[in-house]
Amino acid sequence: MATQPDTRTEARTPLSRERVLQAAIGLADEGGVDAISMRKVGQELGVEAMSLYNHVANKEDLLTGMVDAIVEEIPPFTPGLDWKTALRGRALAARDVFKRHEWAPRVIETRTDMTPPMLAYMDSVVGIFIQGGFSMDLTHHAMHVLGSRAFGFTQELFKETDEFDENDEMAMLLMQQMLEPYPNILAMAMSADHEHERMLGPGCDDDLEFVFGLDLILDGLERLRDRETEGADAAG
Amino acid sequence: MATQPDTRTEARTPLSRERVLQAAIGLADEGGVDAISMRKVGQELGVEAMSLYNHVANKEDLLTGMVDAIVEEIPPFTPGLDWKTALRGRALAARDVFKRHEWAPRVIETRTDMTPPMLAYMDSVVGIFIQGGFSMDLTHHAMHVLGSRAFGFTQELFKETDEFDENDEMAMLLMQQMLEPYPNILAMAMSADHEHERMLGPGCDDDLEFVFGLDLILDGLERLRDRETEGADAAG
DNA sequence: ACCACAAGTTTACGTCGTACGTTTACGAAG
DNA sequence: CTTCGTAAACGTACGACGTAAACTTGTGGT
Repeated sequence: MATQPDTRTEARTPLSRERVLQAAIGLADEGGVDAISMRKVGQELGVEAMSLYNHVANKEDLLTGMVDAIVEEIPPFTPGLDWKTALRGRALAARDVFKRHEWAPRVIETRTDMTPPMLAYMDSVVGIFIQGGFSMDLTHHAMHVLGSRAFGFTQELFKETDEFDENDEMAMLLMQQMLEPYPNILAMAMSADHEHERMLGPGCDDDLEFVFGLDLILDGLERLRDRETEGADAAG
Repeated sequence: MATQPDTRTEARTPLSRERVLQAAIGLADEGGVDAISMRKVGQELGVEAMSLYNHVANKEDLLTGMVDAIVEEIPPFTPGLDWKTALRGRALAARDVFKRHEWAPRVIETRTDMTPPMLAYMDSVVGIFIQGGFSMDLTHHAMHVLGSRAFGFTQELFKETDEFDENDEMAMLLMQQMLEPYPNILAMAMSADHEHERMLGPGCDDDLEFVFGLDLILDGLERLRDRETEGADAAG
């Protein structure tokens, strides 16, 4: 069969790094990180796997490009607020983005080098501290304590642990039995927090824990900053 | 060639789950997480890959078994101390273990379910809070803020970022150039913390940041606990 | 009309996890 | 001593993966 004009013209939506990245992100969004393989991404674009290598150096580069694209989704920093609400806003904005791409945290953690979009975002966060009167030293520590929280996520060690249906008596019993050797965890698991459950629907627990931790850390940092400036000679 | 007595008797150090796990851990300790493949572990034991399946269900099970073995290395909890030093001690003991197995954090983060050793360790940590007068609710939050810190590690977003040789002028210049578009990060990077460098050798920075964060969080939690008990009616 | 070049394809290699069938070694029963 | 059941290790095989290298094809410049 000869190549027909139809085939020739309709197949021409030329590949591009952008298109490759977006296809991969789409795949990951629905299928998780394991859904990304060169062959699958190619398939998604109606193209053989090897063609992708015209636009990404290798799979690592693909992954890095993906998180870069995500980070660039974070809305730009709007100055003028006091440091604490600025930082809080920035973290929550980032969180919003990362919630749309649940695979991203796990991928970020495997990157080894900083990329310009990452650096740009971090620079804006560091800037908030400095602007807020924090010393360089304390700012440095602050970035470390915040860790991934500055990017809006925390890696939950075990996702399923504290999710259970309180109305399913069978499940409750099973859980109680399973946790019997661990009395403290059992006690904690049994005391659902009905106060907060009321104001946040199910599945929003993550958000609550996130801001709880974020505020705890920000308050602690604020106190350290104030202590630092009040006795300006004592170091360490 | 007939099977000779030599071959028969000398080849008999029978496999076992323990031996498989230890071999895999050994491999991971020196070669990182990518060094673990069924074939390589088999090779390490002088055995074909498939033989391992007599002792582990699959690779996931192998990985889970490996982190279980690590967690069981954490020394048991010794009661009798006040909650804060108890918790601090527990986290640092865990940290000690995980520093001997740098691959472990990354593997833990990919586990989906709790295992008995994990639960046992967590139970001991939860117990410290409860014993220390924390409410169930606050204990629950506390476990979330601590996150992986309760296990003695934090996932550094980018390992290399703030490591550079201050005496290598060439490297310094290059870094300055690279960070030029990010003035805040540059400023932070340039202000090495000579106070602390003095009392902790190079490479110990991680430890310093870890305890800084840990203490910040513990202090914050303590304040919340005291506020909770002082006005015992106000919730939320 | 030609040709260089970019973009996509094809083929191929080595590695991975693991399903499945076979062989071997050993302890107990005859 | 033979026989045989059983568990453990072996060997082969399959499909999926990342990617190197060679090949084809459609397009724009001369």
